[in-house]
Amino acid sequence: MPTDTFAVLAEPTRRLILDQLCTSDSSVGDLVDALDVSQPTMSKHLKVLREAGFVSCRVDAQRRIYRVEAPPFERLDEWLEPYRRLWARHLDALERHLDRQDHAHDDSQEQR
Amino acid sequence: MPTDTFAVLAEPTRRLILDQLCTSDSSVGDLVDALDVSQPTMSKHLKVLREAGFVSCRVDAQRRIYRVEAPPFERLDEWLEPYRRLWARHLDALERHLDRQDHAHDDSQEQR
DNA sequence: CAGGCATATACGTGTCTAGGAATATTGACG
DNA sequence: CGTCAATATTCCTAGACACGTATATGCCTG
Repeated sequence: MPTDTFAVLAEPTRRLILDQLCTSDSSVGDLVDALDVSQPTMSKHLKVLREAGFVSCRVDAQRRIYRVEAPPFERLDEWLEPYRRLWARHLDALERHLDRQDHAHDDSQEQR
Repeated sequence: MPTDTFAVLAEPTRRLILDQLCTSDSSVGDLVDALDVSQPTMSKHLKVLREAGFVSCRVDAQRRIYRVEAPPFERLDEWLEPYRRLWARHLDALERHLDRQDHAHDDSQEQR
């Protein structure tokens, strides 16, 4: 995982850009219109996203059509992996909690 | 998803802290020893992580034992969801690529 | 090839933040 | 209550970065 993957995503505008591109490939102008961002700012964000591999672009006459790319997201997914055991812990705790409630319920309804 | 979740993770040291806490709950001093970070810096990072919900701490005499918490990671996992269709696209493209290779192979071996 | 559109880059500026040094807080314990 | 240990907080500074304005590049069309 490149160290700056998260730094790239830390920018709210860049997340909006990715969100938008997730819907459909777009030119720079499209993105400028869709999100309320100046054109130079947009180009700069796109450059950052491009260099981090989040997007690629193809040339269409004077326009550049940007498109979101999978690999950085896959790396993020992998990074998340060791933390998924926390889910399990979470669920275990929930289960134990519900168990306790069940037992309490037993106590109130049945003799032991 | 709080807007600063990614900003919190953008700091390499904080990711190391989470990595360490993923292994075992630790006191501030343990973390200072494990990662090579000054105590004040460690406390500051832990505060950021705490306020973002990534860790919690319990008091043990003069020490605070920190522990990693699931919810922010779960939110991250959910955020990733819309991008998972990119995996599929990826695999589709790979399939088509292999298909083309197969067809090329067919061409060279069979008459159509 | 001139002029215009789409995009990229350069530069200056204000803001945010990580880290170091010093200090404050809190709890344990004689 | 004084002292020590563990942690938190404050203040300061240096670096990074997002944005706006201005300008450059590249490509199309008459």
